[in-house]
Amino acid sequence: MGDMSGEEVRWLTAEEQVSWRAYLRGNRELDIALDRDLQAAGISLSEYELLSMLSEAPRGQLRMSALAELIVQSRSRVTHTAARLERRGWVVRTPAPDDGRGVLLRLTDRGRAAIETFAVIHVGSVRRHLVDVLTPEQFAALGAAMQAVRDAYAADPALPDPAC
Amino acid sequence: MGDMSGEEVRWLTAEEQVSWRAYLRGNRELDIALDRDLQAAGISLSEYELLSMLSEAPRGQLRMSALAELIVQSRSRVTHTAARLERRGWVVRTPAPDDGRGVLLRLTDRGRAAIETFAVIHVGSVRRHLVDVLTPEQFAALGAAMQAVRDAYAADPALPDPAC
DNA sequence: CCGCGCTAGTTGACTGTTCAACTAAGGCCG
DNA sequence: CGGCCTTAGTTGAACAGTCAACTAGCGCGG
Repeated sequence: MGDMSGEEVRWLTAEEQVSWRAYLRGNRELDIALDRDLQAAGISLSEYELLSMLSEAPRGQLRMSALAELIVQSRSRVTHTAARLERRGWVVRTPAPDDGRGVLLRLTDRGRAAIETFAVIHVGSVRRHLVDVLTPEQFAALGAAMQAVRDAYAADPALPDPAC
Repeated sequence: MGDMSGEEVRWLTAEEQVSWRAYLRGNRELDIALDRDLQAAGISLSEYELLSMLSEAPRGQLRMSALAELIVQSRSRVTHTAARLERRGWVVRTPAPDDGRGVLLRLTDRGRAAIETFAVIHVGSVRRHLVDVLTPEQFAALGAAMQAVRDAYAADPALPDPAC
């Protein structure tokens, strides 16, 4: 005990390797599948996520920074994505009434209509590629595990905010 | 039964929503954390994955297309990534002996040395952000679920190969 | 009430990824 | 063995994402 050369590296065990690889690759494949399905309808997954958060928000509107935190993207990225969605007429920028620095992003009627179409496609995609290929118990376990990852991430002193 | 208007949309239940959101966000946060740790050492996660596959391959070498399939990236992306790694002197391209079209990517000695350093950082990162925040049972369940996703993806008629 | 630091958001340059077009070699079928 | 479809890999342009620098408004301490 008390290795003078510093900390030992704790490599993954064989079973851990298998789980880790499955996660890494499965993850990537799932992203590809979900994105492909939405892409065919004319929107990317990250654009969809942004619209989707707006559609659930009180008046179909959210502050840029709230949006960034919700979809785990940098503020800069949200600005660029919002600009793209604005060009498509799905979203409008308005100054925040209470804070002169703030910007509210609001879903337009066309945006609302668009996301309702996309949502149908997306939910089918999520079922086909994820929910329906697992047992309800497996899916719940997956959710619980990822929630634990989130909790640990949130507790991490190093950049809890992606817009660091 | 037999709805004339077509298929019903099977929306996610409340619990399914919770699991799905946890997956989506946790996933993103984990990617950010893992990438940040490697980035600080001077390499991106996807470059690391490429080198890592080479380091495990028989003579430290693999065909471009085999590599693409292993790390679930398009052939084009692997070409670009390999070019970047070649510029850094970590990898060399050689024509495949058996197939005039093929290219073997081989890890150089410097590449081998580099990845050994990165691997130590990466395994620590994976433990800190994922493995060690879960119980062994949770982690195994996560792996099993993602393997099921992979199996379903592989069985899917639509583009099993990302390089479609 | 002024200065200073902090937060909100944007910008533009740079880097990485995707996409479609292309070259070239394998392999099959007549 | 000659055409033709398929596979391997590359290329460059277009696009998305990151990063660091910047503007502007908030809010606190003196």
